[in-house]
Amino acid sequence: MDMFAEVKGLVLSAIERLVAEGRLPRGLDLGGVTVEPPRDPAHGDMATNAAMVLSRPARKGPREIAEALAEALAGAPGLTSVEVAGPGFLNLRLDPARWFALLPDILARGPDCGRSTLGQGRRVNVEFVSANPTGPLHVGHTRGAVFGDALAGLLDFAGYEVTREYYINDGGAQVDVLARSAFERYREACGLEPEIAEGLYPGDYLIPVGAALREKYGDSLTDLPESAWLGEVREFATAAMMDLVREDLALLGIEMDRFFSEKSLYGTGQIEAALAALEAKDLIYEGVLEAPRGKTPEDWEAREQTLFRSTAYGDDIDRPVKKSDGGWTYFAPDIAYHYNKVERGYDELIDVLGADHGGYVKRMKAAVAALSDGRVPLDCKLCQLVKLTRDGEPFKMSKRSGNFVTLRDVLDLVGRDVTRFVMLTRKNDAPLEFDFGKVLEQSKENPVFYVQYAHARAFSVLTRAAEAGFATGDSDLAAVDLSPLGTAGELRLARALGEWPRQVEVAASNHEPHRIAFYLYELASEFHSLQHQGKLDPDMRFLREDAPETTRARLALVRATAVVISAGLGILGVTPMNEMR
RNA sequence: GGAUUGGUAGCUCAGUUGGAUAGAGCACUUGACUACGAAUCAAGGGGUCGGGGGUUCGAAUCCUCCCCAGUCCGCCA
Repeated sequence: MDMFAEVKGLVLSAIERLVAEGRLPRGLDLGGVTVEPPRDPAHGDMATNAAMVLSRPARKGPREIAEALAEALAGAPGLTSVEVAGPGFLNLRLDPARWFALLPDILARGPDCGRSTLGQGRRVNVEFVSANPTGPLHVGHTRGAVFGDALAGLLDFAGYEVTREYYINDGGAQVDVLARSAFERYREACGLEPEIAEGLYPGDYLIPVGAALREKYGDSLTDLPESAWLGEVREFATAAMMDLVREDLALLGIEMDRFFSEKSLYGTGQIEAALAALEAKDLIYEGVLEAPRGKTPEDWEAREQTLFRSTAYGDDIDRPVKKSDGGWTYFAPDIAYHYNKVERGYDELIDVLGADHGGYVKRMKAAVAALSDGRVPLDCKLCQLVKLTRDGEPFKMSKRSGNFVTLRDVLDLVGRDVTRFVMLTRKNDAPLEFDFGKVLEQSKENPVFYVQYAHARAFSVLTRAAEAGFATGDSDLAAVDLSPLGTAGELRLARALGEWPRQVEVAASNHEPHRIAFYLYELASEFHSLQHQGKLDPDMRFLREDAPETTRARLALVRATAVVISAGLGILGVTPMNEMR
């Protein structure tokens, strides 16, 4: 039950009445009409911009329309006051009972409260992580992983049908490097001296791969030329790395619905088919690119290449799909992969990428637009860098990998829930500072703690209530008489709860899971505030033995708060805590 | 040189797709507990929303030009 949607319905029908009475022209576009909480709570529960939006098309002054609307809305169920304000806002006040009436619904729906039908079952593919299968995941991947998984969870919650997908880059030169690196570890396992040349992967994580290779092949590969073992070792090592990646993801609580292999696109005609589809639209041609201005590579020479006409879709230059040796550039299989996703019938595609892929967005959007005839939108979410610090000082650690901080390092230090929540307390396109000291701090400054603490406090209240003999089951509380509720603090908290469905929809439609984290912080703040009032005034305490009706009503409010916090954390993939330690 | 993401209080950051007097935490100044955990709450000071121009009833938000920072820039993916 979304109170804002409900009141918006009242506003729209009031507008229709004015149209029917001839006081507003027909055929108005009502798309811009919003009903939102006003910035300043003193302005009331909700405000609508309807009069201002309609002013121009209706050719009437906004105040004039507002007056008429106020008249039409007067006496609508649940509205206690309608006032014209400022340039033409309508400030609306609701009967407080309307806000409290949301509680039984929240309690009845439990973890599903706030679920939306916004997506209407549209199919969305969220591709994220997609790290090269050449080693364990590091911090940068971790942010993308958490973001992608939370976004997927959010979209699912908002009524989309979501696929979580990982694109395995197992078709390029980097997996050959992996194979050579693993081969040195294999030689090491055979008692030979490994030669980890410049450019190979030096990390310890390949040592067990080398040992496993020896177990499988004995010493038989040591004297063979590279051409004899490269393919098999590559396959073996890639599989081992993907096992590692899956384990890392599992530690974060992430389960992919599908792993898609780049290699599977080669030799199966899929790349050719994708490019043929583009060629049929006259978007592929042989041409010569100009050297980039201002920064011409020294070995630059103009050459004819096979190019994709991405400029037709807003890119700055056309992009090569073939290398000079005739092989595909990485862009070609990427086109084929996205073609595959389009062909699988998704209504929307989302790519979660690292900031270093920023330059790649336009051409990929161009390709998807071309391949789907503009039917399938592609949203590329770039996750900026994570800056690791400890108590403000730069943090460096490299026990497993050789030169980077791994996902496991982070999880070992702070745990899954903290990692996930903190990574979501910043919007994806802003850099994130991750301070190992601060994220574990038990204080208000740390949003993870603050939100978890609110949940734990609510849980504690309910536990004590149960000990005192109150029925605290959700169905018991859903049936409670809520009329004792009505203090300013209770109303504020109930309003905050009433905003939950709206927050879900705004976050989902913007692909911004961080909004959920910020909302939870605000909700927690209202709850902490209310709880504290009980310290100052015994009458305000949740548990009042002298007033069981009031207590029961307040318990419903407390429980509803815990339910919403829990639902929100669920979207973010964070486990709510019942007690802090 | 170009692309891209940022620039909001001393610091770290939000800002409901263009709304009213721009918000929160930290820090600073005050005040409130002998436990429904004060691990918290309440109050106060603090701003040219990087800068200039434009669009309109109205701009932190949209357009344009500058300044600063991160990321990237044909045969790596």
